[in-house]
Formats: sequence, C-alpha cells, structure tokens
Amino acid sequence: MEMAASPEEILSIGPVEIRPQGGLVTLDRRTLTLSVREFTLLVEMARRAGRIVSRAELYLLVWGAPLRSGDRSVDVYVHKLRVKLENGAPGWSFIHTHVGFGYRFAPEPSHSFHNTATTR
Amino acid sequence: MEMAASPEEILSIGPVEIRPQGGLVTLDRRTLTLSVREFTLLVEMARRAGRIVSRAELYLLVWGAPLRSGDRSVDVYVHKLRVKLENGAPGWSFIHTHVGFGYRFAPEPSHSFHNTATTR
DNA sequence: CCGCGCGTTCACGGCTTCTTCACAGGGCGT
DNA sequence: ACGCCCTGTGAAGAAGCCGTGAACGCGCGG
Repeated sequence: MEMAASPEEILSIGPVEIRPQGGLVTLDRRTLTLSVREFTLLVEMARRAGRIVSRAELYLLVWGAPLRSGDRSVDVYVHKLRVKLENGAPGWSFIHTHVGFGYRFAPEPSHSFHNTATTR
Repeated sequence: MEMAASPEEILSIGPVEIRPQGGLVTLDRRTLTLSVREFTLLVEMARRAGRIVSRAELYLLVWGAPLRSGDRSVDVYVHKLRVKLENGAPGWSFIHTHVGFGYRFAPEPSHSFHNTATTR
C-alpha cells in the first residue's frame, strides 16, 4: 500500500498544502505544526478529500489495525486537527462530520450562502 | 486531483447523484446530508428506479428484517426523504406513491398543479 | 528528578437519529 | 352517509452518536 516512487507528492486543497513526504503542512503559506498522528490522519483524509471516510477506514489507515468498538481515538484526533486547522485559518471549515458514516475532508468557507442542510 | 483507484458505483438519476459506497448524495451538484436510514432507503429505491417497490421489500432491504404489520417506518422515512429531496431541488418530485402497492422512485419535473401529494 | 509533548482512554453532556403514536384526509365499498 | 383501509405528517421518548475537557502513562531532554 506504500508507493515511494513519487518525486514529491503535494496535496493542495483550499488554503492547505501538504507534503506527505516532508511532513510539512502550510495553511495560507504559514507552516502548521502537527504531531505524527495528527499529520498522518490529515494526509489520509486529504488524499480522500471530498469523500466520506469511515472511522474504521481511517483507523486502519492511520493506526494500522482494525478499529475496536468503543475506541474514540479517531474522534479525538479529528478534534485536535480541527482546532489547529480552524485556528490557523479562521473562516474555514475543513473536516465535516457525517453522522453514522464518518468524516469528510473538504475545506469550505465557514458559512456563506443560504443554508439548507449541510453538516449537522 | 487525488485519486485512489476505486471503481465506484454511481447512481445518477435526474438531478440526483448517489455514491452508495461513499455515503454521499448530491442534488444539482450540492451535497445533501442524509441519515443512515434515509441514505440506505434512497439507495435501494434508486437502484430500482422506475419500478414500484412494496413496503415489505423496502423494509427487508433497508431494515434487514421482515415488515411487521402496523409498522409505519417505511412511510415515515419516505416522508423524510421527500422533504429533503424536494427541499433541495424545488420543482422536482422524486418518490411516487402507488396506493396499495408501494413506492416508486422516479425524479420528474413536478407539474405545477395544486393537487394533493399523491400521484396516480 | 522535573517538566513537557504525545498518545490513549474516560466521562459528561448535548445533539441526532430512530421508533412509535396519534390524528387527519382521501378513496372505496356497503 | 358511514366505516374502514391506506397514507401523510407532526410529535414525543428512547437510544445512539459525537464534541470536548481532562486524567494517566510514557519517553525524552534538561
């Protein structure tokens, strides 16, 4: 599941720029400091931007083991990520919760138009 | 930009686009948020678009158990779905009632009449 | 030894979602 | 007209899901 051949993969989504190889994240050009877990989680979510990813899949991707029922690690790290991201780029929301499904990474301006049902 | 190889099933019917594995629904390009039940029901109906599906069959498909007499769950969730769908795409009707038989999923421009909610 | 960052796990509370009721209107047969 | 079956729809209670602060342990550098 690892492909090391990439010269330099760069994920650029909204104000976020991620260099998976380099361990670097910048938000609006300013570098953001993340722990290893936070970083890995962000990378895996960013690679699947726009899609809903279940906790089980995220856990498998980041922790490398199947999610045990009752484990809230993913939630906790999503929270830590949200804090750092939204803190570094006010006015944006990055990780959207889909109750019962999982999380979806998609940087969007916090609130713009007429709301009709987005994230609950 | 990000692509993880995955032959994803996509149901595209009228203004509705459904990714059964992704848990995502878009209406006229805008993402629609549904609960798990709502989503599963929509998927099963969309897979049988144009055909009448009985409550018993829908219940079996979505709830995974035979429908007990008197149970109105299917009706309730059809209603919830209708509200969200028609709310997200005014001018369309999606789920048609066939009294005594069941429901039929088929997005159609709603004829601007002021009749009651049932189609025949 | 002490402080600190990191990762894990708990616990509390708020908010969603699901299920079930209850009532209302329409259609149909008697 | 009346009763009955069918469906639409709002609401209430229960159950489940998630956000979040905090405690605990560990390893590391000072």
